This record gives sequence, structure tokens and C-alpha cells, in this order.
Amino acid sequence: MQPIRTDTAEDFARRAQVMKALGHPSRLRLVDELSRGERCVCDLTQVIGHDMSTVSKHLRVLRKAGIVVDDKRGLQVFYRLKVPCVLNFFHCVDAVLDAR
Amino acid sequence: MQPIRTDTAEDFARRAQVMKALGHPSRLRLVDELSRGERCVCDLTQVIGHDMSTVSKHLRVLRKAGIVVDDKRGLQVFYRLKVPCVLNFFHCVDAVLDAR
DNA sequence: CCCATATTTGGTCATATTGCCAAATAACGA
DNA sequence: TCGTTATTTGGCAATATGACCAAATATGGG
Repeated sequence: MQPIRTDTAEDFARRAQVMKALGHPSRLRLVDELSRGERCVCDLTQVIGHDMSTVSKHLRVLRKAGIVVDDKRGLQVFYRLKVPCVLNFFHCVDAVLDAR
Repeated sequence: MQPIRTDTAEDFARRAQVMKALGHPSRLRLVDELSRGERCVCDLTQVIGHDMSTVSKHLRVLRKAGIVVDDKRGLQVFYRLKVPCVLNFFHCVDAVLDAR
């Protein structure tokens, strides 16, 4: 049972929300880091090199887009990719960049 | 000879630029329309339903990202997809949306 | 219960985005 | 060359974004 693709204005708005979530260097870096496994916010903050509050807000954007999920264990919150196919985007994006 | 993927800050910034270009409902709609073939700005303006100047600026964003190319023939400017793999994004984006 | 730690939330500020309109530019035809 | 058509450009106003800091909110340990 595959989903039926529709093309209403809302459909494109929802899709754009997902793409937009990936349209920031820090958030792309977060997705790349999470491709290697689950990470806590503290680790991700090190990777990004910005304030933890800033990283937390980037993670919220990714979570609301449906790209990552969080899991609180003790004091830490661990994030991981929800839908791994977003990693395929990197291939095509690099193809776009190579072609220009 | 495949390109070597590097992960500098600039690499992520460039990738994010491509994703960001796709992170707007009108621009996603433009890509979708161009997936069915080359189109002039006048046709695309009809599809989007905004001012032609607005559509022209969206097309410039896509062009600068390396996603589309333009071809002026007479009075009209025709746009087409430069790297078709961006169409694969739709599948995964819809998977993300279905999962949330 | 109190303290330390991890994370989120709220506020603020600077900057970027996106829409429209008007004007500039380019190309064709009479 | 003049007028028409297609497109781009520049400017403006409203809104959104992203960074920081400070404060609020868990949670676990002693």
C-alpha cells in the first residue's frame, strides 16, 4: 500500500518545510553527524560549535520536520535520524555542486 | 573518477544553499513543473500564481543553486532542470511526511 | 531536600527572505 | 525606428531566521 502523492498547495508547503529544515549548514552537519549514530545534545553542540541553545533550536526544527526523533534518558536527550533516506540527498546535492 | 566528498564548513554551506533553494513551496512547485519538461517564465508564472517578477526571482535562486538552467530564445526565457536527480528528493520527503 | 548538570524556552537584535510595484532591459515585428 | 511583449532588476515593507544570553525546567545524586 503505497501513499498517494497529491499536489495541493499544502502538500508543497509541507514538503518545503522538510527541505527547508535541511537548508542550513548547521542542520545539515547535524544530520551528517547523526548518520553515524545516535548523539546527545552535548555531543552535537561540540560538533556544531555554537551555543547549546542554538543547537537545541536547530534540533527542534529537524524534529518538527520529521527528520529526527529524540529520546530522553536521564539528564541527556539523544537524537537520531527518523528516516534514513535523507542521507541520499547528499549524493545528489554534491552532483548538483559538481555540475555547476 | 568520482568526486571526493569533503566536509569543510564551506562544503556544508554550499550543500545547504542547494537544499535551501528547494525549501520554498513555490520553488518546489517550479521544480515539479520543470520535471515535465522545459517551460518559459510566462508559463511558470501561471502555474505559481504570483507576480512574474516574484517567479523570476525564485528562478534565479534555483539557477544560482545549480538546479536549473535558462535558455533565452527570442523574447522568452526557457528553464529546465540541470540535474534530474533532485526529483528523487520528492520520494524521500514524502516518506518523511508519511512517517510523522 | 539541595545541588549540579543537561536541555529547553523566552527575549532581543541583526540580518535575510519574500511579496508587490515600478522601471529598466532585450528582442521581435511593422 | 517605434511599439509591443517577455523578463529582469531595484526598492520597499512585512515577516522570518538565527545567533546570543539569561532564566526556566527536568533529572539524578548525595
